[in-house]
Amino acid sequence: MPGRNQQFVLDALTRSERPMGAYELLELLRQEGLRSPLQIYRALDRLIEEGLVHRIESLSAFALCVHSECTHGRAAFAICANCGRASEVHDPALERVLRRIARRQGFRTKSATVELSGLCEACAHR
Amino acid sequence: MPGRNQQFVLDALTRSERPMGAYELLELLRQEGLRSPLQIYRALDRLIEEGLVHRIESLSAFALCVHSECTHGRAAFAICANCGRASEVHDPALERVLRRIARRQGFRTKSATVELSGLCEACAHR
DNA sequence: TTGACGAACGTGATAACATAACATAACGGA
DNA sequence: TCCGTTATGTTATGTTATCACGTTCGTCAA
Repeated sequence: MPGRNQQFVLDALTRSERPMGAYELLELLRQEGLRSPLQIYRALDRLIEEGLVHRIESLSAFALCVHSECTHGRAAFAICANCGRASEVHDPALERVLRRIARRQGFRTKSATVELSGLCEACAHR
Repeated sequence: MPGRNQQFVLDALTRSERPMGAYELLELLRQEGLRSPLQIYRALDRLIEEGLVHRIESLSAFALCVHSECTHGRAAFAICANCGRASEVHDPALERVLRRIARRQGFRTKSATVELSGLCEACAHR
């Protein structure tokens, strides 16, 4: 039982082709009666806890998780500076390298942020 | 010739054990006569361009680059949620994996953000 | 049914982070 | 000197996120 606002936010992100900011979501969901940032942030917090949504730090934005069972916190993103799309990547080799880096310095990782910024294939070829 | 404000900011970050926010820097540098956020942000922008400072996305904060020769944009950070320290890591294997991920989808990477959040060794052992 | 409780929700104010727009000063070369 | 460029300063504003408080609603047990 996702909660009404969570469902609104989830639907909006599902329809969007790119990550959305909290205030962008708010604008969109005013139609549904949402009025304050906090309503959005609370919904996002829960969706993130449930692993359904990722926060993209370098955009201060939020994206649907495309991998139903991602251990949340182990996804990488390639974010196009031109078209704004963020493609989510799960890569075992990356996870191994990150674990090794942490291990070497006795670091106990709780979550990881991996974000590549640049041009996606479509935008690079023009 | 670094510019006066850049030098102030650089000195402040050098003295700090952990990444500092822009407004935190501002508070500190009021003693030196700095008055507005923009003075801080401009100095930070230049220091980042020169590769002397990194922006830590997940903290909205800034840290001195400890590797004089970092190709800027290829550093990883392990950030302790308890003590706030951020240790900078340069790892060839990580760079290879990130290049491979980008290559696989034809992504042209301009910069990369890699931030581990968790507990550092000292803070984990208590 | 009632009431106690917790989870979700609503609202206004405010905090924290960042930039726009415009003006002024400092410097170096033609 | 004149010009262009770079660094600087200041006010106002834009953007992102949270606090504090109160209300609604469903569930469960007496």
